[in-house]
Amino acid sequence: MERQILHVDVNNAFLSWTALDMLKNGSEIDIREIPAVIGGDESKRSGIVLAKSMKAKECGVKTAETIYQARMKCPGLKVFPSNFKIYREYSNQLYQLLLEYTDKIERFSIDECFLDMTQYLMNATLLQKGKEINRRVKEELGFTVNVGVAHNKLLAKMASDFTKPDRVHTLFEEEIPDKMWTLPVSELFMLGKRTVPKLYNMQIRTIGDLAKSNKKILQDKFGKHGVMMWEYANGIDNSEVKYLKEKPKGIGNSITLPEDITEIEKLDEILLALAEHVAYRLRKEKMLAKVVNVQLRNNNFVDTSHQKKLGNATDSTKEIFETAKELLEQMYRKGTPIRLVGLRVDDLTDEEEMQISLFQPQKDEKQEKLDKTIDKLKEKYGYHFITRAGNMQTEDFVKFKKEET
DNA sequence: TCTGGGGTCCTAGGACCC
DNA sequence: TCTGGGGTCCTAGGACCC
Repeated sequence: MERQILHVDVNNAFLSWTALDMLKNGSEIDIREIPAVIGGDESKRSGIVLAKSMKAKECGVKTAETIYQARMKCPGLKVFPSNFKIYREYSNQLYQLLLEYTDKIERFSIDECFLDMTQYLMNATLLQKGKEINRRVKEELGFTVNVGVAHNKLLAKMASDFTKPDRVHTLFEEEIPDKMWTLPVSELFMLGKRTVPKLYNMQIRTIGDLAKSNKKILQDKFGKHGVMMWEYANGIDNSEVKYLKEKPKGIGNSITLPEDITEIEKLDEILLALAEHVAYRLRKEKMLAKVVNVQLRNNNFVDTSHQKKLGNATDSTKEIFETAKELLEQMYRKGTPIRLVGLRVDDLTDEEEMQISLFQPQKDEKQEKLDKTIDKLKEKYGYHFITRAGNMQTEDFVKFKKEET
């Protein structure tokens, strides 16, 4: 049976939501109407564009470029900080509205949802539902969305990306040649900046070129990815709308340092702060990790990572930190200026599943109790309340947003 | 006064086992 | 005395997404 899929994509999400929040707090200006961006903090060396207004886009400002570059293109550009707490709220408002249409909703990111409408169309057409959602979000929530209307997720996503903002586009199978094959191959979902030049060398320039190219050759050259891109170019995608909440497969935090660090003792402090946060999130998910991974980025933007598989899965701050420290010592070449430090845990399992397994790992009960006590204090007073990084300098370096993603 | 932070999935090579 | 070969686990890195 043919599936009925919608993709809902908030236009300039972070910027629109910041605009609404500012207006709510008495702002005279609507930053959606001026050249403006949401961006990081240049003084903390995280100055990149996260979202842009239409006026900024007209200047040629692009997402993910530096604010410095954006200013060069667009003199007088206004820059505003992000606020993930309010973004989460607006995202939830959108989700609640969409739930009136179907409970089969996949939250693909904070500002994008896929809806499986197959069982929920009643007497309406899919396009009518898409238009209604587009209108209601604007009227009831105050921001605009693009809606893609199609029979699978890939085509719905491609459709919502056509012209913006505040539009509803269909991309049914018979429309593929006119609406999709004419586009440059770089527009295809999952084709990034590494693959596109390789396709150009093969004389593949449009999505249509890719669709008509030889699948076997793509497979030989790009492996699984090659098969996938050929199928996508032909509008083939059988993946389901994943509406059930999935457990995370890994949890990580990283930080770009305000200035490069060359002392391993300072790197240790950063790792401790990261371990605190990662382990805290892990315990909040009621999960245990078996792999610890440390990432370093040097002043030349070269990334290296080392990981270690543990004998027993853990959620202990101490154990994660000590493993991370060990990895750091292994990989850090003395004197290298470090720009970014990251810590992540992978190979996660449910705490519950571990408890029913036959072999219980040895637990450090004292440490466990300390972790739990600190977690409670954090829940109560916020993440910054306590840190075991005895040196206050660490706090100066490491500022975490309390509640993100 | 340049280049974030959070993820997922895949690949390739080495170790090790039978 | 011509050195196999398949399977799994582990690790490092790459590519892509928002």
